[in-house]
Amino acid sequence: MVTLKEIAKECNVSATTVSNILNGKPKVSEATRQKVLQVVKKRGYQPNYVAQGLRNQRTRTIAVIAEDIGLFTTPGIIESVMARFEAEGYHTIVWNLRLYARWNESWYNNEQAYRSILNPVLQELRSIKVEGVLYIAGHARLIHCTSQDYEVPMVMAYAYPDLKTIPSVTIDEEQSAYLMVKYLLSMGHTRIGVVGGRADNIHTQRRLVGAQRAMFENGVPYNPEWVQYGDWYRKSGYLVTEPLVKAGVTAIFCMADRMAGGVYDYLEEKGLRAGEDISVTGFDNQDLSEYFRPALTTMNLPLKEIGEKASEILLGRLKDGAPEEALTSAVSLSIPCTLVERKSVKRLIP
Amino acid sequence: MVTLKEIAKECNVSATTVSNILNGKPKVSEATRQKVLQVVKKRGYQPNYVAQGLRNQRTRTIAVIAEDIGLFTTPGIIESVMARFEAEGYHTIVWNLRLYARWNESWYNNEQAYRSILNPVLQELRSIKVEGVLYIAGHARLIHCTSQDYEVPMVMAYAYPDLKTIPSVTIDEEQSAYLMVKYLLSMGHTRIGVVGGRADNIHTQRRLVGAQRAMFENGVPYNPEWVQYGDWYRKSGYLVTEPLVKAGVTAIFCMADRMAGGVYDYLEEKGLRAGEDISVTGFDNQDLSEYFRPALTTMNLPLKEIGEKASEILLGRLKDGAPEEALTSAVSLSIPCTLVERKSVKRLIP
DNA sequence: AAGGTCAGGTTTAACGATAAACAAAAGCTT
DNA sequence: AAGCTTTTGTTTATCGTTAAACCTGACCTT
Repeated sequence: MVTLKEIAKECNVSATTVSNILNGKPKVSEATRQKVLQVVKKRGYQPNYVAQGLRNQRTRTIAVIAEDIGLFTTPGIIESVMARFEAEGYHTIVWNLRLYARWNESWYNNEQAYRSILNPVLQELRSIKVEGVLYIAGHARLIHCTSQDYEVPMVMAYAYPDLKTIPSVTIDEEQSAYLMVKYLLSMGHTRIGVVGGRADNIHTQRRLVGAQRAMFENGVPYNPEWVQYGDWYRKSGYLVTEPLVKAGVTAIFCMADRMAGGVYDYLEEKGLRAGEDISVTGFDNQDLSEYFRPALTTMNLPLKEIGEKASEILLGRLKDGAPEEALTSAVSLSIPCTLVERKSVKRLIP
Repeated sequence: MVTLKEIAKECNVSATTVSNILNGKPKVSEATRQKVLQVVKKRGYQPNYVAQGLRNQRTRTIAVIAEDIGLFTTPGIIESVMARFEAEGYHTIVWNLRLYARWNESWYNNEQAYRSILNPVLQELRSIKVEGVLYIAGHARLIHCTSQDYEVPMVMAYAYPDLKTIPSVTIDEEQSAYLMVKYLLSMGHTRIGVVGGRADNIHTQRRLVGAQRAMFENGVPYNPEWVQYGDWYRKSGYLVTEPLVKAGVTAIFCMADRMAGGVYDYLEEKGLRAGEDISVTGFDNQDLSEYFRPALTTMNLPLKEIGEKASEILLGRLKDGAPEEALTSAVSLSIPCTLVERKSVKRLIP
């Protein structure tokens, strides 16, 4: 591999001069510049970023830590993060914790097990000398990670870290659920069932608050018996639909598209028509929701926007201004989802 | 950030000694070792990989170039590649070409446009000093990329590069289609329609060969009128179903799950029942295929295996043996897909 | 006792690029 | 023409780590 020194030798100038030319420094005659650039081109010289990184103490590399790259939310966020950082001249290292694939539950709410996965990664990243870290969580939960854990700016996407120490960008759960229930009300539904995730889950709780607010604002009574809890997977939607149907709801708001799939399963089994006898809505706008019959009305997750906002915040902290303040104050953003209206909700009023 | 030198100073030994201890070199007394390790731990020393990389001329980093990380095939492959290389102590840099998001068609079959995207990336990677490159294509097509383009071992996944120069791992298109049609035949279908991608596409062509072989072997006539071409998207499946139904096929083999979605759309519109009046099969086993009603029988892409095999080959070339031979001979593997039987094919014979 | 071996280190130079300090010659001023 | 500035460079030191060469004293051998 050709080095600066070799180029310099071939041109009969010093390495510094070649370096100056390539970095656009002044104090070089046009003649020398031309000659050097020509040789650089001829020899196909490429600067060695490893050496540059060592000398300049800048790697222009950030790390994306993904809890699980296989989750449907992750690639969308990664994509927009990478696009943003590439545009700014940064490289991206992706680290996949494979959290969900690995243990599924044992690390969940088990701080110690979780740290035993995360800490070695943070150590590695310290060694790699990345300049910033963008953490992409899979599900929302409190992550007890402080900026002191890491000597470098960190931002979290799709997670609820300890709010006082790390900036984060998430969806506005409450507002999103509010919008969805408001939509159902506008279609004339007043007996609205809810299929949430686990009862102790932050997503579930916040969305429930939003749903209640919509009902309250519209003078529709909130009935706790119309709320059922699943585990985000299809099967749980199936298992939980019966009591809702028996209670006589006219619409079911599911907090995940997959669970809506389970609701459809139950309805089909009982000879009921989704979107006709019982209206159903989902949450996530996964690709598969378009293939439901009837196509599922759902909330679209602003994954691209989350990635962009999180990148923006991280980029802001990467500029070498006020690192003290930057590391002690945390911005937290939440972005509302948008309703994707399809065919699974019947209009009851004109 | 604490350096080797500082540790050495605190221990009253030379930096070399600390380095030797950390790298398990002999010639160190146990007493010194203990003391140094203790200080290393106390100060939380982490080696600087950038400096190590420069000194050792090894970065232990590979690059994954993804044509588009948003394609459903990509994350699965990336995931297994990263797992494999992490286990071997390598870091992974992911590069997203955003090919499909960017131009959609203009680069396709346009070598020059394509190179204008790829070349700068290869240049960057040269500068980063990655030790190997794993290229993940989105669709299969000939990629005129030779190993001379890059001074480092390269392997392609899910693509058909110029076979003589770069090793690749893909799916066995022909065998997969063969298996699917054989399955349809075993269910008693003899009038089998095919919905392919574009006629000039390699996927389409190879799968068609496999389908024909299955029919031929079973003495079922192959009827060119029963073959229609789409563009892999749902809508095209919808548009292309009518002639097949009119020609009286009893089953339709779609070369993509999404196009099968379009076939379902057409059948529903005409009051025909998929899996009952007309059997339908897909290809890809995307998540959404499980949510079809009836659930879609399809071929599962061995994404994990592709990633693993490709990693294996790349890893083999990374070992410093016979680089000459390694760079001139190319291994190409193809892995058959597996049938995922669901509910969309009716059994016509007992 | 002279020479050799070995454990347990230290010193030096190098990886490739670049910032900082320094230098030589040309041009300008008065 | 002496002194100053400007242009156009060069030399040196450095980033953090490690291979290679070198060093020192203890112990062994004959």
